[in-house]
Amino acid sequence: MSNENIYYPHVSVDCVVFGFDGENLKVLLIERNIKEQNELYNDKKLPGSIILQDEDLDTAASRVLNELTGLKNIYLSQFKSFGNPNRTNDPRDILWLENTMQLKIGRIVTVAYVALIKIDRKLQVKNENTQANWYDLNDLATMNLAFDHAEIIKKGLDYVRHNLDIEPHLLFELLPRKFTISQLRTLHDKVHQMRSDVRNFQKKVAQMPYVMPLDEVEEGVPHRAARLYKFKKSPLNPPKGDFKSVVLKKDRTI
Amino acid sequence: MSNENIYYPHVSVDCVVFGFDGENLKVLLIERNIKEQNELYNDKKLPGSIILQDEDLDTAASRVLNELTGLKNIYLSQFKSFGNPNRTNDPRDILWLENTMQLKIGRIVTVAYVALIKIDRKLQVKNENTQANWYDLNDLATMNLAFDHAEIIKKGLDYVRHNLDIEPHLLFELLPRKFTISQLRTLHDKVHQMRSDVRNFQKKVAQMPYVMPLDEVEEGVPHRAARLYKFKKSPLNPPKGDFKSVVLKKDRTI
DNA sequence: ATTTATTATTGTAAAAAATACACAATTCAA
DNA sequence: TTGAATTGTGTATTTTTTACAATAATAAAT
Repeated sequence: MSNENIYYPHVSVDCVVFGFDGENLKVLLIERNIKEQNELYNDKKLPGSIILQDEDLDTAASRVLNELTGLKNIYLSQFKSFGNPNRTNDPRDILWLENTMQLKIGRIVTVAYVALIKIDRKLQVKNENTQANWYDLNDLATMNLAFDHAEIIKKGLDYVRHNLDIEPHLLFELLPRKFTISQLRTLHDKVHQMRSDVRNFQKKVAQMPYVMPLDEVEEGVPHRAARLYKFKKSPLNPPKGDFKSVVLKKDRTI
Repeated sequence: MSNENIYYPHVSVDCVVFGFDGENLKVLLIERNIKEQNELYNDKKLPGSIILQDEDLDTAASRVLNELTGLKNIYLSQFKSFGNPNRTNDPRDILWLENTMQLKIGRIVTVAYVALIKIDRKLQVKNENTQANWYDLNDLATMNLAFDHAEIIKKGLDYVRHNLDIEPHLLFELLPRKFTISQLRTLHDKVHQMRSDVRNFQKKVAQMPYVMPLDEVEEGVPHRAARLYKFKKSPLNPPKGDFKSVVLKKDRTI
């Protein structure tokens, strides 16, 4: 193993942030503007950047997300790293990297994180390179995404889906503080790509100790108003355990 | 974001390879010998190394594992990256890196992979730095492991446990080609840290279309010989789907 | 040849969870 | 007051999970 073969890649973090508008799943993307032969070209990228010298990966992800969107205290989960040597080969991406980072970069290995947040959280715009917007997941196919960010988003969604089987309470990060069971059901069905039965879903919610009915109903709807619920995480009985034990409940005879 | 803050870490891959000896789970570790003030110091490390310039992460993991153990065609799953800036701070680790890599290294971000293999696979020893041995997971606490490799192994085991709920057939990678239900049960219980009921476990196995009974029994045991079974992956009905659909079976009304 | 020791193998009943299925209640707006 | 839209509710059936113990097979020991 000789020294000559060793290469110094850059390491970045990228954040796939999902939101839910009551209808569809959305992902948070940064507008990217590239001047190309006097034409202004716009595409989108995930919030992400190169890590700093003395920075842990998790710390870098939080910092970068905050720098680009103003978001703070976001629960980020690392889900996969992407290191295809060709992922930074697109001329537009190279151009953008040189302009933004003042950097000639041969290769970037990125560590991807995922987060679920309420879609009405305030997003700061600090400069022209930090304009973040929500985009419908269904529209991604028709959009131009930087690097391999389309693949990263897809993998991020897979990860969320997979992990909700174990930590279903993550779903509530996507809903407003007060929500109706319809909203919860729509979201649940969207994420799991299914159509659940209304009555059975109600039953399931009733069994969740961490979903509490409120003495309030929604307002301003042109029909019967639905009761509002809130999500309550109990410090003693973290919801995490509830489903996990169900999933794992196999022949358990001590 | 100025150029000065940007740092050039190295990127490595590490492989957590699990085996099963019929009794306990084992992990494959490389013997590491360090000369320290004329004393020879021995500890263990995961098979891993720095990635090459034009190499994908998955490719690097396969290459490194092969270079260090001779193993080929191993199904490796990336599970997590580790980038704590302090993970390469131990003087012994620094010394070893300088000796082995002829390299002064400030920081290494490592991408960790996990694999399950049959414990009787031949391991090549190419030189003094590629002596690999199986170590019982229960003994790790008392051993000296390089870098943050103890943590990586722990996270790797968590990943395996978690993923077996979705791809239970991975378990069979750990068993000999012909195995008894007892062996399968012992392994299952060890991985899931539980004690299953014999009869219910038999029932469960009977329902697995990919576990086929053979017209053979084990030999050389001082008691009634158990029937042998083999694992059969069907190309049309990949076992992957079997459990997944069960786990996900929620109110499904089209 | 009989006994002893050890492990393999098998079924059933009870409980829990998942599923399928339809109509009445509430509210707003016309 | 009627219609349109959406909320909210119960029960029977099926499937899955769980709990539980006696007999069969074999080798070794007497």
